[in-house]
Amino acid sequence: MAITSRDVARLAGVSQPTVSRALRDDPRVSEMTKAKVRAAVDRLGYVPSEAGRALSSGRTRRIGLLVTDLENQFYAHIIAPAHLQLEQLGYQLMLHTETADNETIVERLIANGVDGVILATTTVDSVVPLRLRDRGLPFVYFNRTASFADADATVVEPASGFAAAASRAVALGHSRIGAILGPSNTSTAQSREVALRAALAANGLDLSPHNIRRGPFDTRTGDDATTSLLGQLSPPTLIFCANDVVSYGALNAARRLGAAVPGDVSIIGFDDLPAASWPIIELSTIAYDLTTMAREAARLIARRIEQPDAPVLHVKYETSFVERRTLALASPSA
Amino acid sequence: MAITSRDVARLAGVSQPTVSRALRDDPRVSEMTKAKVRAAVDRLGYVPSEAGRALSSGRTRRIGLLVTDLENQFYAHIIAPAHLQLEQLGYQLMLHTETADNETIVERLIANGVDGVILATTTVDSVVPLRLRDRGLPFVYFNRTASFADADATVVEPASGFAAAASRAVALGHSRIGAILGPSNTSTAQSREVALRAALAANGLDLSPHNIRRGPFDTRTGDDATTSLLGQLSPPTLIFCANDVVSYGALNAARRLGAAVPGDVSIIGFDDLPAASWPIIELSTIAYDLTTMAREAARLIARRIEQPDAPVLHVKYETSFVERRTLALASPSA
DNA sequence: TGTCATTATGCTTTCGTATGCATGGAGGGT
DNA sequence: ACCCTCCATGCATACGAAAGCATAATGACA
Repeated sequence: MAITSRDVARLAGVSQPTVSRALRDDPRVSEMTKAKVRAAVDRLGYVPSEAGRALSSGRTRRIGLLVTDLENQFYAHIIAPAHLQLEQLGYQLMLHTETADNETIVERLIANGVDGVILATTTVDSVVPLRLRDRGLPFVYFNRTASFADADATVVEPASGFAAAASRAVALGHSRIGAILGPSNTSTAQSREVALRAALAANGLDLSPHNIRRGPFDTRTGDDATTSLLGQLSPPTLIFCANDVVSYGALNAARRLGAAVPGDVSIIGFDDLPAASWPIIELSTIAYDLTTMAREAARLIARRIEQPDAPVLHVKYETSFVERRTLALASPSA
Repeated sequence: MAITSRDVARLAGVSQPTVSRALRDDPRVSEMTKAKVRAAVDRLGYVPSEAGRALSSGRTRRIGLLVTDLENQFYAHIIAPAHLQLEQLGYQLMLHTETADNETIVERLIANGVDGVILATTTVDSVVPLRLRDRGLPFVYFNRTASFADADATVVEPASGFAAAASRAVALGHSRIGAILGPSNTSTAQSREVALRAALAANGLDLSPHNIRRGPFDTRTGDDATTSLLGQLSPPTLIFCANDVVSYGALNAARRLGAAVPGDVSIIGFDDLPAASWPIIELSTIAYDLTTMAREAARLIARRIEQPDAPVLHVKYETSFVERRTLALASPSA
């Protein structure tokens, strides 16, 4: 019932292989024949079968993007640019969530015949990269890396952003600093914690254990942790959050508790998502070029597929500090 | 290099077709043979090739989800539940954006060999449904429908929500009502406008043309339209927004202009996205069960694929009004 | 012990495209 | 006029799984 390259061949008066070659612009096919084939394609409304092509060529031109939480705003801002960039490179994006256990995920990626994978939510101890390597399936790390790091990656360098933020914090009189950190088994949480501690130390500050909370990179973590932090006798006057989405939760908790931001407590995020600059939010945050980074991850995986032996690339994105409403003078009551 | 069902067959001492049947739990294969096959599968780490399966069976178990703007929060809240539900039904979700022209989209859907499509951003005059019908590719409408409506659909019934909202608005003394409506070529904008006008009329109110703005369902529309509405000599005291995402823009504009919400102007949204109930937003809005609706759309397309002649279903979702901070007494200065 | 039904399995072909190899035909050089 | 070269195209087959059909093995029954 579906139109095949044979139907096109019959109408164009050529053989099926010639149709195949003409459509992929093979130089061995004459211009005249190509024109005939294109005309036949148009008349029949022929569209090459992805399945046939995949089976024959061993390539699907599909890339898997592995994430955990699709509702999380952060991922929306990755998916959109990655999808667009891959489309421009002639690839299709397939979403995969880590609902099942890791072994199943890898099997599913293989089963769905992706040519490569973008890992956006790896934990440092994940076996996924190893399994992918065993299977010979190319992959790149996006944002997070695993301890097995012998692969292309796009990573954020948090040091400069935290350095700027910490020095502003000191200038504004903050001394009791709180932090809501991400899960310790993520490279992002680890590198941000290191960078934050270093930046604070460079400014004569430190992070007391009772002012530290940890949790997944979601709004609820920010909400719960802030509620807990502000419930202390002598609460922090400034809270660094694992990322912007966590900050939203922090802002929510503060509002619920009647704590003014930035009057009673200042909040600093990480990522500079579009909503961070909304007038109703105005979040101070550590910024980098997330969109470019997502596009770069797409480019890297395409490159790795097309040039399997290209040198491994770690593309780094520098951070800066964006000061907005949620950071102000430390509350005098402190 | 990849492991095929033939390799499994060889190891298990059976034929390739038997492997195929054993793995799909064909009752004609004995339990003992199935066990042998499964053992061989495990030892080799065999994963069936999607391409081979697709070519042979004519099915891909992939569903396309067609949206416009992946960054839009609204779609994140569709994608997540739809993805999950499809996974549970044994299907894979493929995102498609309407970047290219409509004809290209349909071709791409066919080329990528989806078994069915969920249309989430149809316009009433779109040719996509017609083309899909011509190609014999099953589809369902999600939220929006086109004028060619002979297909399964999940739709929102805005009447009850607007009725409740309008009566509360009157009780709170609002008389100058503004509206930021969606694009006139979407069924959702149309049905919401009808419902809003009817609800206002039932309460002795109406919508003056100078208090109406229109635009895409995004934050920027809300921002621009609100800036324009509030810039008038006698601005509305209450603005109904096309949806929550538009409302966020309205809140931003009000904040930027120094207009207090709800002191100077009240805002009502539509969708009740998770963020609407955040303490820092507290948006009054018209609510329905978006998550269930997305899952239902997934179920409908699976059903249509598996039972092509099943009766066409239009599943309707009732709305209610959720009153939060952004609605209050009409400003006395009015 | 022969026949038949039944069950389990194998054989063969198919799906649509891509590719290595064979071949036909045109053109140029001697 | 013949041979060689080169270009354009066709032929045959491969990719991996699924399904129709054929058949071997098993058991029941007369």
